[in-house]
Amino acid sequence: MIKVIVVEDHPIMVEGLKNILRTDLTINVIGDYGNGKSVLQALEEKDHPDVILMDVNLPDVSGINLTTEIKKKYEDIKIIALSVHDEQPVIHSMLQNGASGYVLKNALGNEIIKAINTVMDGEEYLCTSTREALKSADQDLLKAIPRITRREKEILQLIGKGLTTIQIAEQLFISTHTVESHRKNLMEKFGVNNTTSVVKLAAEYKLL
Amino acid sequence: MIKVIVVEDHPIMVEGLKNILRTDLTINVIGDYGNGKSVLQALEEKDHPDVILMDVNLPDVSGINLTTEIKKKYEDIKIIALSVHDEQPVIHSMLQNGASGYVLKNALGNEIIKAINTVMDGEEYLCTSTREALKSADQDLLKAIPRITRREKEILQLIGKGLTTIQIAEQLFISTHTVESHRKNLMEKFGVNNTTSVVKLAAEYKLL
DNA sequence: AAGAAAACCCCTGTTTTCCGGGATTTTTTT
DNA sequence: AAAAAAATCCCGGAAAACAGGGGTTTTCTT
Repeated sequence: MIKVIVVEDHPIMVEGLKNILRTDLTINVIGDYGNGKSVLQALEEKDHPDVILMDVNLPDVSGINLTTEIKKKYEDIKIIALSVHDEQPVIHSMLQNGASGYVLKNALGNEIIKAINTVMDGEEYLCTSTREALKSADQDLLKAIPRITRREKEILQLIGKGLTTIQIAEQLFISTHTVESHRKNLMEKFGVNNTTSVVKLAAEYKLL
Repeated sequence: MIKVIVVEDHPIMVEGLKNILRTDLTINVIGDYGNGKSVLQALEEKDHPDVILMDVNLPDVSGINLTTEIKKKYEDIKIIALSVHDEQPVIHSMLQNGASGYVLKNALGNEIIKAINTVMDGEEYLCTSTREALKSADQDLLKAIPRITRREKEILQLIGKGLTTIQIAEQLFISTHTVESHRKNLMEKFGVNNTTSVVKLAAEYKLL
């Protein structure tokens, strides 16, 4: 019996998943949680699952961070990412941080079951569209999502709001030079050469 | 018997919705479609539903445009929007274009049933979080999503890629002045004063 | 306690965008 | 066929962002 827990904040989606998983008698959904905090708590207190089906976009933490954290503490739990995003950096970051599978939400139900069985066999599972997305970008150039600091994020948000460097400096009580440094660092981390692209990418990766 | 069709590109979600709607015996799901084109075709050929449950983000057309089109041809079909977005302009645009209800995807199953019954009674239904989102923005200032032209969209995408005005002009074989005009118009339509904000908003409203 | 990373600060010159006016020609839509 | 909307082009001055160097002080992490 494979014990599975579902981490997903859309009840309707949870309903659908459970329904699909019910058709496979070797799978047993032992719990579902709508945010990162409650899963972490459940893992401490309750029975461990074999597999976690995890939505990448949760209300409290990003699936990427949650995966890292869970894998650090419980390395034998397999994690399958469930996502609407087929951007390479998102996929790549999830896999790098310990996910064993990546399934897009537009996948058919049986893909999920296949994914669970595959990762239980110790292999990696990527759904068809994910594989497509990954192969189009050549191996070595695969970029992960840049890790940005608190401050950078803060500044990114203000830029997104349309504030200028001067306004940001005033609001945060720091010098305009500092703001420009952060701008520079952001551009470098994202590998682009103007803030507009940074904002676009950040929005894409849901960092805003 | 209320005839319902579901327009949603995530099979798992469809599964969940059907499952929930099955619990109400007065509701009958007569079909489901994964994109805009197939619904429009089905409406021409098949039996009309009373209510359409429609995802706002479809692979081919935006839910906003699809709603407009369906309402133009079949004004008595009630449309309930299903969405992950709680941005005011998105909600506002849907309602303005004829949707009778707006339910966020993190809603509980019974909210959907309530929504269907409410719109069948001729009233408008908004889920709790939607109402929250709307009331925080003051009535008169409610902005709809700007309607941008083909060319503007094209330019917006190039800006998002990080190209400068000169590069865009070269690529599209038009003068830099033209590009600047488009830039200006975009900023005006979105009500902001730099292109970065335009890109951010466009990303938010899924116009990119 | 060291070392690394983050956050902070500073400068100058160049490029690009923004703002404020215009105007003409194609397309669509009615 | 007329009217409206979109797309095109033009200018000059002001404001902001970018590029590319430099450096110090906190704050994590090991």
